Amino acid sequence: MGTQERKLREREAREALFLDTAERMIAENGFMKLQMGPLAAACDYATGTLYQHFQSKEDLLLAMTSREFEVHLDFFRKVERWQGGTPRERMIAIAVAELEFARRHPQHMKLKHYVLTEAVWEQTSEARRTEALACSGPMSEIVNRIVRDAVEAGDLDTRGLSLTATSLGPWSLCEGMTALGQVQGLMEALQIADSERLLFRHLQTLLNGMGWQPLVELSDDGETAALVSRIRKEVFDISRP
Amino acid sequence: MGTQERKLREREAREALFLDTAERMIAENGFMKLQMGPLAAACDYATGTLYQHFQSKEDLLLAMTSREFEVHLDFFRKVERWQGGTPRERMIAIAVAELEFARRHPQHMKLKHYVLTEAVWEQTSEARRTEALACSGPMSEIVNRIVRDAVEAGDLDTRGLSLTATSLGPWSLCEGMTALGQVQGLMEALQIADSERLLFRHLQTLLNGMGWQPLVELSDDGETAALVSRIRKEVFDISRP
DNA sequence: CCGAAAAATGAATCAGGTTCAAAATTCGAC
DNA sequence: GTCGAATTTTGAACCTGATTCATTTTTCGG
Repeated sequence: MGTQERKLREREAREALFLDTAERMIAENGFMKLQMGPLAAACDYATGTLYQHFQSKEDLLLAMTSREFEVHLDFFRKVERWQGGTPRERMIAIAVAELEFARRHPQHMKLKHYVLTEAVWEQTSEARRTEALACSGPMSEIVNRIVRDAVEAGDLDTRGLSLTATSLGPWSLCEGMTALGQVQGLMEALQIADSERLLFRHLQTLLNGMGWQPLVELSDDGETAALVSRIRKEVFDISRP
Repeated sequence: MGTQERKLREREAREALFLDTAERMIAENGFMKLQMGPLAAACDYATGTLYQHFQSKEDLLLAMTSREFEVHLDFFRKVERWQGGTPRERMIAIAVAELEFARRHPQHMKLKHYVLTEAVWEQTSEARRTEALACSGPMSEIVNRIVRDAVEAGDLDTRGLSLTATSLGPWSLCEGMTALGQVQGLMEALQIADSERLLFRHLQTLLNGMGWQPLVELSDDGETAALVSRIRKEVFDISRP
């Protein structure tokens, strides 16, 4: 019986239509302006139909972030494909990937930040939450492989920590710095001019602290800056100042 | 003319009443359940009066977080008063203060997280935003003094970074880890059992990377765990496992 | 082709933040 | 004391926008 399958396919296609359209509307007006009625109308469906797919508006927003994750993951995969550096350099490249993703998809960073708020999170369906959390798996696998490569190359000793626990350090640092950077006006108030450069500096510091070889001389930001710009060019095909 | 002053005083008293009451209502039902009408009613004022103080609900929420900051700051001051450790240990104590604050005021951590969302932030008044950002000043001064003490004691060389830029590393790490920890289910998904212990581990790693003396042996979490529990007892008057 | 079951519809409902015209109060002047 | 302009308070009405659900339409096996 192909009927069931067809229905399922149609349902998925429609869900994709909703999400594609929402994507476009968000790109135009920001996610705060997204409205359920107009979204449904823009897809030539009734509002109620939208609610056959998404338990609530928050649920839809979470679905959006889970979906964007594929794009985000691609940034990580580019790092994985890149073989032009040491494991340590590839770890730095992961951070560059984060920044690059944030630069190219600012709306999505904001949306993600918003959705991870408990207030929003708890308005979503169990199923979507599970789906969203599952995203962390492939991401951390890529990072874990980098850590493992370093260990196998003898560059790093995790000293009892699992691969994931090890990579959670750099991840948190990156996450925290970008979160603080998102707060409008905070860096200015702290008189921090270049938070991006500072992130890499602290990242290198952390990796040094782990004893991740080859150690980097911290007094000289230039070396790291050069590395970052090399990564931008070789991995993300961009030349920026 | 004392009339003006009295009015001003009464106005401030009323604002405090609103915030106190909101505080209580949030403690009871969480901030998502807070409603403007019922809040005004609970204070025996009309809804409109509430709007003489707060531009919007988001503005009120931001005011709440700015206010709680005094409590938060007190946690930092306790660390400052504590003279039972090296500068490095006091830096760790700052992280303990963060965790302790989060443990005792979970609603406020969630509220803060929510308010710092761009979507919410932009609904607030310029004045409140300025006030909120001003909070970061006294906090970072306390941390800066710890860093400076370390430098003066010859324990640390910031290698060209300002005090604030230096402390932004540990701060980001702490912020990032707690932010990730807030996401329900993420740590479970990553099979991280004890994210708190991990935070301290990475923090020590970062400080080691900075060359902050005396260096700590990372293989042995026990030493750090003992320190943390000593800080909890001496600074925050708690004994926990 | 029938009728039961499933799906779609969109107007009505509901929630709750915000406004604003009317009522009440304050305050200085006489 | 009291008058009236200015200020403040009031709270019902308004408005936006998410969500629901009674009704209509479509689907599909027999």
